[in-house]
Amino acid sequence: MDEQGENQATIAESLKSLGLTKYEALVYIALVRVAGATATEIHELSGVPRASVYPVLDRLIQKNLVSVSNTSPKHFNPVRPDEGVASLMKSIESDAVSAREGLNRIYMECAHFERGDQELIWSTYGEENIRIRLLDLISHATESIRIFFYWGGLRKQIIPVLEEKKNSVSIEVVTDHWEGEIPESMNVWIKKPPGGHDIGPAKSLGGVVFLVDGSKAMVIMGSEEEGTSALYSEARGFVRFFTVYWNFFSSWARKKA
Amino acid sequence: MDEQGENQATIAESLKSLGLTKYEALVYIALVRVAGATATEIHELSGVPRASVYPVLDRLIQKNLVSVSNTSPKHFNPVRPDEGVASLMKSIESDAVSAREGLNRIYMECAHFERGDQELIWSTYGEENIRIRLLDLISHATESIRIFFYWGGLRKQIIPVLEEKKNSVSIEVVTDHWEGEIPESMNVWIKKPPGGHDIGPAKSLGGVVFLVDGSKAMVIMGSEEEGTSALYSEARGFVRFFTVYWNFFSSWARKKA
DNA sequence: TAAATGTTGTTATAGCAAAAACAACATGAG
DNA sequence: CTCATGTTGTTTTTGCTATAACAACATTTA
Repeated sequence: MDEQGENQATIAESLKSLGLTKYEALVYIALVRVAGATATEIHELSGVPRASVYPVLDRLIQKNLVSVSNTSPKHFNPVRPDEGVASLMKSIESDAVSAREGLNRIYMECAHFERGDQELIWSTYGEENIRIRLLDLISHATESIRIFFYWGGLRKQIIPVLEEKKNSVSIEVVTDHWEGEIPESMNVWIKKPPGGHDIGPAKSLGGVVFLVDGSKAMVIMGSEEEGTSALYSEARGFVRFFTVYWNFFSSWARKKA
Repeated sequence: MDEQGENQATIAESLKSLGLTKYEALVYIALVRVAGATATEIHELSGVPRASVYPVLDRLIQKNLVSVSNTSPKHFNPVRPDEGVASLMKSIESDAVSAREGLNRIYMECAHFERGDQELIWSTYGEENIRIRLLDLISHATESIRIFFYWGGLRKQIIPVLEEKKNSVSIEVVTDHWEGEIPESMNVWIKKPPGGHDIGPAKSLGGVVFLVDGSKAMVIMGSEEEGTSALYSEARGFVRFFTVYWNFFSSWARKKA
């Protein structure tokens, strides 16, 4: 019952993000456990107050997750889980499509007044969020990708994306090590950083700099306390600064290769 | 602004079922309209109280839908809509998967104590819900599908599914008309009901009976007032009743073909 | 310069609606 | 009758919504 309960709570959470309330989730789970239960049994199994079970079941019936018997007392039956989840997902997906279309229409129409936004520097927080933005950035590169990469965190996620782009854009990487074979059409310089020097030990986020198409720069910086954060900009000065940074370390890496 | 507002409300609704609150949706939409806006501009564009804009933006940043500039005042930038929606969907989908897996595990484990559930008759309400259940029912048929079908409502949806099954299970249909060609491996008898008789005019839901594998029956019955509802059962008596019903009409249809 | 004004970001708090929890009553089968 | 069922109505809680007030800072004006 402990592992069960644990598991059950997880499922309930997942169901909640599919649009069910806590009670709806609990009742549905209880019904999956013993199909054909009565309201009272559901109440006992799920811990949901007996009187609340009825309106909750009504909602579940509306959502086509439960059906009722004609007997008295009524018995309730869950739709098979995969069917039920699929049914919920279907309606969410259709909302996703309509949201995406609507938003894209607006996004295209407004066509970005270019109000100097490209002079700003944008922040992103959280490793997961940064990963998404970064992958998006490099997967939209049209000319060149230059990477200065002294951090293990995202290595695995980035390499496959680079592989995809390696024939269409020029790729140059400076890093401390590389697992597997280096693709021919990529220029990779492997160079351990000078120990205990500026860059610091490799385990810390020494530095991660992405320069894309010579016009966009993304820099990842993490501090143990505040978590990882990243800066992104298309601002002239910002890009130039990190281009110089890149040039310096890139020649350093080439020299003593 | 009217059509805009209309559209915007629709998008907001869609975004809400992706897990955003009303304000989160409004703020995000406003940001898509003018990227790089300040908090105050967002407030003006979205109608969200200025003080509420800040916590809402925080949540959106967490969800990786928005990034911030380092300037003062801060400027905010939306993630591109398709990316943002995709990001939301990804997390929902992963929840869907974990819910489905968890529920299926429970569903399989409990293996249906066969506590006489199969003797019960289950109700389903609403045309959409019935359609889903019905398609599921026939798509899981293993031996035979026998259909008595005097109603236009679901015809279009059902025929394609029958097409798929026509080689693996025996299909017999009695209905009042059939659009397109009748597949060879299906037995279809077309027979107009006797006008003004028991069955009533074809426009009403004269009768829809599905018999699957000789052991499951689903009957659709609609009344103008209460909407459409359906009964499903694997109960002996229920199935036998509608098997007799089927036999009668099927021979009637064959006779004067 | 100094006071007045306006803006930004933050905090506190009241309002509100949906859901959760409880209590009371009506019904109906055994 | 009696117990469990089913229904109804009310209260509490919760999370979002909404408003007001405030300090910090920048901008304007005397």
